[in-house]
Amino acid sequence: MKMAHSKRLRRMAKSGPAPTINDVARVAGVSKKTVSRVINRSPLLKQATREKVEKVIAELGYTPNPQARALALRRNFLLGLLHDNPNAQTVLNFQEGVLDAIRDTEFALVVRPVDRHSPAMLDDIRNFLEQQRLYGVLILPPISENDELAVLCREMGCGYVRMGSAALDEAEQLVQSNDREMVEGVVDYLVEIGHTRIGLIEGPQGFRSAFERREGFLTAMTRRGLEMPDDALVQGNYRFSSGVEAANRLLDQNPHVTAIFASNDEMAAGAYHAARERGVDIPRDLSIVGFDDSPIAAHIWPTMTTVGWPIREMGKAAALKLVAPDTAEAKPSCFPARLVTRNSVAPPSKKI
Amino acid sequence: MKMAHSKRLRRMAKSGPAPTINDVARVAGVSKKTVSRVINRSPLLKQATREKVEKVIAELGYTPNPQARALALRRNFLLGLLHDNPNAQTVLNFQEGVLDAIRDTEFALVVRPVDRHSPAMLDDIRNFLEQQRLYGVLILPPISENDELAVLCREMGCGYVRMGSAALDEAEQLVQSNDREMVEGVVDYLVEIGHTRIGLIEGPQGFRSAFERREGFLTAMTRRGLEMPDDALVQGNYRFSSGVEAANRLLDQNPHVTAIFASNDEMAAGAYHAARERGVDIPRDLSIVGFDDSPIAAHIWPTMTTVGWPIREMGKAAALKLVAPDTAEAKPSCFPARLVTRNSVAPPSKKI
DNA sequence: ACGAAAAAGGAAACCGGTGTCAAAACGTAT
DNA sequence: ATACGTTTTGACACCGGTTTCCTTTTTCGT
Repeated sequence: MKMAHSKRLRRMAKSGPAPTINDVARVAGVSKKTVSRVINRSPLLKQATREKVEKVIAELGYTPNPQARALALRRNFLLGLLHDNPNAQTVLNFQEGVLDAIRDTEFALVVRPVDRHSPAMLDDIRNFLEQQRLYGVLILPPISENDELAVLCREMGCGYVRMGSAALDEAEQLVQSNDREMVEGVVDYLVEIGHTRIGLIEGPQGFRSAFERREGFLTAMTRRGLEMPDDALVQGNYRFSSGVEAANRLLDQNPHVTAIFASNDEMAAGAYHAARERGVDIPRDLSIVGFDDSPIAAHIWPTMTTVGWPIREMGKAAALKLVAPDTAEAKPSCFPARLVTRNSVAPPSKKI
Repeated sequence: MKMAHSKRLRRMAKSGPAPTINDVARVAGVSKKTVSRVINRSPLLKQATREKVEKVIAELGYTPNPQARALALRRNFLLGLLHDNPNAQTVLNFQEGVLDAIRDTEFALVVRPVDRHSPAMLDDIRNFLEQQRLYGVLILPPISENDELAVLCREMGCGYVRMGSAALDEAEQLVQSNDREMVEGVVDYLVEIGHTRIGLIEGPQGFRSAFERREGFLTAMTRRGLEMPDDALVQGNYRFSSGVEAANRLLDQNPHVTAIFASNDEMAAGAYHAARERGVDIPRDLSIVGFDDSPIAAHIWPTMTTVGWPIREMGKAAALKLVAPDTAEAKPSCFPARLVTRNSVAPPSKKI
């Protein structure tokens, strides 16, 4: 009975304009301030009053108007996601992570793809921040590496957290992974099963991740006492097609390499493509290792050994750093990547 | 000189609280209503007044507060994107399209991934809509096919546009592609180069797109007078692994098929995988056609012939249907897909 | 039972915009 | 100069919350 009654009221409320705090106050016979106190869980309320008001809220199906709240509180509950990331799966995983953090809160996530190559990017973002007055923004690589952008956020009084592959900022404004270390691990792994001539397809200039991964690679090679001829290092732009070209160049210049590490999976997939075109068998003639563990790594044939990092968890932590910076879950800023071993690596068989 | 002066003012404004309409009104020596008129491009203003106010706005670096506007206008400028789509690239392309439509407007895009399998999904979405009071939502497949969800949106007075593979709604609330027709075209293409035994890996039950694509397939086969044995039709769930299983089942049951059409690219990639494991060469022994033109189709070896549809344009049109329904660009609701011919199809060579 | 302190609740102003409607300014005809 | 119809502009209330500050009620010690 009671249920039916309250349901009916709810429905009626829906059809007209949504009930406001004033409606609740009137029906409950209290002032709007008291209703506000109930909503905000103020401790200085008599239990009886609280229950009375809560009952009316339920009956009316009242939900506070977020715009009014935002206006009065002088801050809204919108998180922004700024990205210009070539890897759709990464972006989406990160989004999911952020949603994990803000689901069941009043926060929402606003996305804003931007164009890294546009000279107007910063102005564009400034307008965006100015207009939307976001609570805070999350910045994905590669634009997370743009320090001007971080400065802009600070200037505008907008909280921000950057995701990166190396320390770019204070821990409170950063989630990162241990790319460099992982790449060293990859090299160690390849060396242990017998590879000595390993080629590197590095990422584009200006990408911190590309830098980190290259440095990790070179460090490990040096530590192992292996030479790294200049012509075994070629550059790509993180895209598939550049991987094809880079691998071709690499194999032309240095036909003796038995393994290639590519700075991301797309380029590694491009290397697969180049190898196929040359009749080079993977992994018999050539081992390939990628980075990111994007879906293509699992779908390509043979499945690709790569490095995976917990993007979703990083998204969650990044969001928590903004909305609940004092919780334990928001604390860690470095998230370990791990090697995902599949079928693109084998001991070298090529005779030199 | 003047520039320097105005810049300084701007900077000062930034450091304190942002300037409001009252500040502008005071400095310009007019009423706030007049400022409001300037902002809203009201035609009944003297040119001189408009210029005076605009100058002050520029000097102060004033931007209207969207929360206050939303409150006064009783509607906000937030578009929502509801999705539960397995294909990250599709989602992101759609997002880009939406941004194309709303960039340089006051609208912003709020994303909300949902879980199709959760029984609480509808309640979850209801809460979301209730809390955020969105201007409208865009719904991507597969949940766009959930009619309860459309009803919910209507009940809550929230505008919506669904993206689908068939007519689900009125044209004003729909962007669709001609999947069925395209699949018929794919079959015609395969038949024309000589295939007669074509297998189908269909999508999961309850997916409208899966239904449309299957029907298109069967229609074309019938029209061509080709038989379609039951064991040449297997079902997958749109994921890579299901494509592997489905293709294995299909090839076990019906070793004579010379071509397979899969209802999406991921499953088609799974079919590649299965073929490889069986030592079946693509396209010599088996032609494969996918659907979606997702990145994997271009990255896999051999590159995959598939059907591409203009997702980004559809995203833009969908957004425009909500924010500017009277513009020409918002009108079309059917967007033609097209066949993307690559290297996974060849005339049949298998002897029967 | 009384007074004081503490707890609970309310009135009014405010956040930063917009709508209504009347007043002011203007141009023109008389 | 006056009256009159148009343009322009402004005063004020309002959107739906929160904050400040003050009043009323309750609780409690004596």
